[in-house]
Amino acid sequence: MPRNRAAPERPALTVDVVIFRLADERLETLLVRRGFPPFKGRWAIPGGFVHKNESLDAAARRELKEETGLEGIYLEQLYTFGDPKRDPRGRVVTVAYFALIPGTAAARAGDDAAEVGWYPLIKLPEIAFDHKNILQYALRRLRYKLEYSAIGFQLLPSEFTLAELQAAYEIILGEPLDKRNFRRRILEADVIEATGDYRSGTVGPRAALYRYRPDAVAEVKARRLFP
Amino acid sequence: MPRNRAAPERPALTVDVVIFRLADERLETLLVRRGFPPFKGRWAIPGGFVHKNESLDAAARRELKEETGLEGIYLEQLYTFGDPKRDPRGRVVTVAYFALIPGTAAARAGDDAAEVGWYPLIKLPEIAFDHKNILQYALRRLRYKLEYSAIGFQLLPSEFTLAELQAAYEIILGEPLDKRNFRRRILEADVIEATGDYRSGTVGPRAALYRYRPDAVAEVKARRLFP
DNA sequence: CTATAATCGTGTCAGAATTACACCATTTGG
DNA sequence: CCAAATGGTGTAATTCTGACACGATTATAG
Repeated sequence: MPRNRAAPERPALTVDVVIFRLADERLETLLVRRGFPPFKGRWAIPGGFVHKNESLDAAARRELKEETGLEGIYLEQLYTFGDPKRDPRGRVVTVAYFALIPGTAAARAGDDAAEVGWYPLIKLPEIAFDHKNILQYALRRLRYKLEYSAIGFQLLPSEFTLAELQAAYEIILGEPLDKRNFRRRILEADVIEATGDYRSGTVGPRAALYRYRPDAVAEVKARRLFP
Repeated sequence: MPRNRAAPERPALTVDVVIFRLADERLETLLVRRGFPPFKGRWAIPGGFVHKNESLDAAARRELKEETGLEGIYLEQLYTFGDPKRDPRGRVVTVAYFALIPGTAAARAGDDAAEVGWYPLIKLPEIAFDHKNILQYALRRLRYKLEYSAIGFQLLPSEFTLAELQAAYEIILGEPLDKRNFRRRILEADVIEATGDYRSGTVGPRAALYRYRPDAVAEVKARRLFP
């Protein structure tokens, strides 16, 4: 808290929300095409100014809803980027968040005229500002958290099969996992429970459906899921 | 990045730096006594406004130097607190950092008239603003990082004995560690190396001195030191 | 000078956790 | 009804973790 009496700089303050989803066997993120300079035509992480009397979390949640129409989504603060030169128009400090949206939630492509699109992280278009840094940072954090907490479920619909869950982990981590070991660990971690229903795949036996047990989060945080 | 054209709110932006040290077998933090309302007389985390053309990291480093006279200190961004009501005078968003200063560095008590003091985290005085939250958050992060990375060395002088290192870990984690297991793990992690010198303690055999291998940090981050 | 008390440094073993690995049963579609 | 894809299951070898004790060294007090 300031003790000096110098006039404070009052930078513009934005939140940027890195929104992840799983689609087409890839991890994708939502980007917005800029219609004005600077970086006209390049793609940016969706975000906007923090309003008066609005907390940072609330601003991020509002942005997320504006872009996707979704509420009740997993959202966490990532990092704050404040390099004086990161926006050529002047000082803009941004608090970056990342959000995970369940695969099924057909996030609509934004409710305003702006051009928006989902891009796989492995094949990003030309990115504006320092947003490539932010995306990389978000991906690192996602992978990291995936190993230690139950965050992976947030990218799946409320009911899913173990094969789907494993596929989600493999996509995000970028490496194959052993089926039997995966199942053992996930089940021993006690973070999911069978719904009792089954899903008929295209071919082969029916797969048991599971759901996430939200009350289990706290317990898991301490112990690595995938060492 | 903002797409809407609404006038941005421009909150005051500060950095607050939670500064930790080890002293008297305790983990201590540097606090500043407030001389003016609000929270006059209560203790706050040292911090101040971010200057024009100054990055957030640079601002934190500057604050750290102003308070302690120290440079080249371990410093990392912690979290950004932006609740609209966190400062009764108006909107102040603060980017919190935490710093670890080596035990020997006799941080001077600040270079201006303000009253500053080191307080053990287990016995804090009356705290201003939401700074108690920030301190708790910083402690949680410190403990967490201690288990996964080689951060603990930052609280010791450049050369130290294994007993001193173990004591540091025990103080921060708040629990005793087994001597032989501790030594095995630390040495196998390959993050420290013997200097070849020895220190004569008050009594007993001479203890080998070790130094931290800064190039080892990257390797360690992946693997838990103390599971 | 000697006795005492504190500290340094070291190894093993049991139990737990992790990894690697293969096959049969079921279901759908041709 | 046959083929092809997928679901589900167990074990053995290895590695990791945690518990545990004592002899050698040095400073200090008497």
